[in-house]
Amino acid sequence: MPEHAEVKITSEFVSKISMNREFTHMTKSDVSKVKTDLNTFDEPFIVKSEARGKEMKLVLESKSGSKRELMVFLGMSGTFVNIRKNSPDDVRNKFLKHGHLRIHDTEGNMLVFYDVRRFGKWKWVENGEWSGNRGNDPVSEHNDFKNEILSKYKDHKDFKSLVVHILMNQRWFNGIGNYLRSEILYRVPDVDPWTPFNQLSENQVLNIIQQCYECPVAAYNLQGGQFRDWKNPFGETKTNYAKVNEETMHEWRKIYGVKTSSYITDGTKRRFWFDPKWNSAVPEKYRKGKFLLKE
DNA sequence: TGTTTATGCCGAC
DNA sequence: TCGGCCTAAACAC
Repeated sequence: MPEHAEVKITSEFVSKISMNREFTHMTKSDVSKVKTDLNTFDEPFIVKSEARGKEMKLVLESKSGSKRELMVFLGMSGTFVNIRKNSPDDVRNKFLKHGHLRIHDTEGNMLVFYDVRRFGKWKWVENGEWSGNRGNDPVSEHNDFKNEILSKYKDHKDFKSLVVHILMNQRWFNGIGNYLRSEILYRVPDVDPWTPFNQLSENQVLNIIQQCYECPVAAYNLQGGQFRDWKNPFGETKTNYAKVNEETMHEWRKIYGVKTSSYITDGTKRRFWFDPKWNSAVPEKYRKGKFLLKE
């Protein structure tokens, strides 16, 4: 999915595009299997958004001050688009084909959750609540993120996992996904990715924690990953997000999907890209599936 | 034309 | 640990 940077960008897009608008109700596409009841308020409401790790939510507030929060998981391809009342039919149909959750405003425009692969989901949560099985945000809650890992990595059983695996565990690394994992580890050059995390020195752990901050921030500043499945929020409304400096992002991305990188298929069937200097460290069990060790 | 691949996550063995 | 959920772009032939 969209990882930390892309979720934050999407969430900020929703807040920005919703400013000075009032919404009346929500509907969903016929094809969506999400069963969440979409009743909101019997009066207009405003929409803002918040993000934490790979989760984002819509915060709805009615005119008389009632609040409800809808958590949105972007899945692999989810983003938001804005469809104007007067959009040409071809544009409108294109966005509605994969526009599965639609929030209608008083002017006939729609804020739409656009998700081609439909792995995305939404559900109501208690106000202020985030998923309990997910950790702190490595950027916006950096101190909590850092302190929790530092104080637990020597004893908690989860950290018996290899470095390359635990970075994908959202309980500890909320917001880190497949491309950030590769970019983070590349930037901590003395850590063998196949070391059990609890065997790292404290200094190595601190360096990983620091990169869990630096990499999402850098990606955010470059306006997100822009890989195949996910694009920045778009639609007909002109926003700053529509312009992307792909060249700069490409320069920043040193290892993920880069031709000179080695890769193996990890235990969760995801491709892990890494510096060829670690070729000899790859355990035998990962030399059986699809892999490529560059020189 | 057919096959592989993708930023995620869940649940069944 | 593994398959399943989905679509469409990119690749292989």
